[in-house]
Amino acid sequence: MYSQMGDLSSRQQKILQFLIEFMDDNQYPPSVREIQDGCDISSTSVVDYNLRRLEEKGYIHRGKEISRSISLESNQSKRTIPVPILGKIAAGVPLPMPSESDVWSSDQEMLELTEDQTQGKNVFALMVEGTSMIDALINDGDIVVLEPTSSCDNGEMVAVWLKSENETTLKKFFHEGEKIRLQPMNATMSPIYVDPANIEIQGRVVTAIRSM
Amino acid sequence: MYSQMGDLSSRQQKILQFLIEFMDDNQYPPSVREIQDGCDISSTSVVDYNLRRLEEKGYIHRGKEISRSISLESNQSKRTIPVPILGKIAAGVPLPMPSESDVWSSDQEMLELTEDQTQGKNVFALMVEGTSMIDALINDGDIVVLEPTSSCDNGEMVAVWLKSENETTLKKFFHEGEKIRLQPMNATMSPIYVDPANIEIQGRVVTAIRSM
DNA sequence: TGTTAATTAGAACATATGTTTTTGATTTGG
DNA sequence: CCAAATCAAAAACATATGTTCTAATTAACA
Repeated sequence: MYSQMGDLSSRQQKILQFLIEFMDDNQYPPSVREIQDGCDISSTSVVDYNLRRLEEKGYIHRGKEISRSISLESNQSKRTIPVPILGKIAAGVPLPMPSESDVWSSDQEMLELTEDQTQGKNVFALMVEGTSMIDALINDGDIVVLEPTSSCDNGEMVAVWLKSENETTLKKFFHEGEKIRLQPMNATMSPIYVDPANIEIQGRVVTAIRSM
Repeated sequence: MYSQMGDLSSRQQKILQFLIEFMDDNQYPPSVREIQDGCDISSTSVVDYNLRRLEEKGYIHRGKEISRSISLESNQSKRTIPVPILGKIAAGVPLPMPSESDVWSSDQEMLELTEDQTQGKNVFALMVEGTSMIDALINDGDIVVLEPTSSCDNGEMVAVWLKSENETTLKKFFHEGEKIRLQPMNATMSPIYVDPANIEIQGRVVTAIRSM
């Protein structure tokens, strides 16, 4: 139990429980009479009475004269955004650029992210294969979330396609005179310097996630 | 726009837009007449007609004879769990164990995570300060999500309190005979061997998140 | 152009649903 | 033990709300 709920009668707890389950199953709140049935209560007035108590105590919110307008006060869960895992990223393999069809193929593996994590961008995700990104503190099995782009500013973490080496890597980007410096995340590693013509920026890294 | 919506009339688009906004503001779906007002439609029957079309085309779902039972088919956004960021983790500083009061102090910094990321556990989060976790592929500013525990199995990634060194670190845990091997995430780094009496497990790492 | 399908409009209907009232039981505090 | 507050029950009320019917209007199309 999250809160002590010592201030709720058993009937009120049962109603609260029912509310959570109902709104989880259906995508809309229950009516008074559905609560009545679901909690084996003999009268709608009893439901109304206990809903008022629940509202007084701050557990729910109700709209006056509006059907199915109960909302859980605690359950302000933010919206999540489905993010497609378009494929794998590994040294020697170029990033597949996301296409509309890819994004909406139904059997796409999906990741649910909050807006905090996508930063409102139209992102896609890649699973990292192998340990070649270790200098970017990205390990095998990690997931990187990218915003599609072909250009970027200094200091941004980007997925860079190194044409001559024929590999994609994650680095911090710095334009320095005629050259571009690609700096690993890991401060103990050395940067590499490349010719602008030799690289292609594939996406800006927005978030990296490692699940254990 | 995510999908082309070429199969939707402008009125249907407007209704869909209204549905999304309404359910974002309020925590419950709108009634037919609220859609009517919100979209400047002259008759409820027109609303009903277009809702049927929207349901045919798979954009929404409706319950028969049930008020406010519209749900967005695409918007199967999963529930998110508020996770408290209890503090910072850095070498030389022990982890503050989460207490009930901490978890529910209202001005707590919060992180919204999906159930995928919390794995259904009762977790808390810490912000990493400094680069001392670099061998665990954890950098300054990263966020680690931990499940409180005082014991763990072999191979699990845990936050370990090294009493003699007076520091907390993230390592993979292996019980080997009389000693305990703490293996960094980074394969290029060497493990350290410690006495079981010298350590205290503070939490199991569930997820690590790096925002750019 | 004419014919059909799609959409809009207005009104009325049936009922789902929040609310109130009254009465009685149960619990609580002194 | 009594009085007051709390809670439950049943019925009735008012209206919010989904639905239907018919007709008009517009769009699609051949």
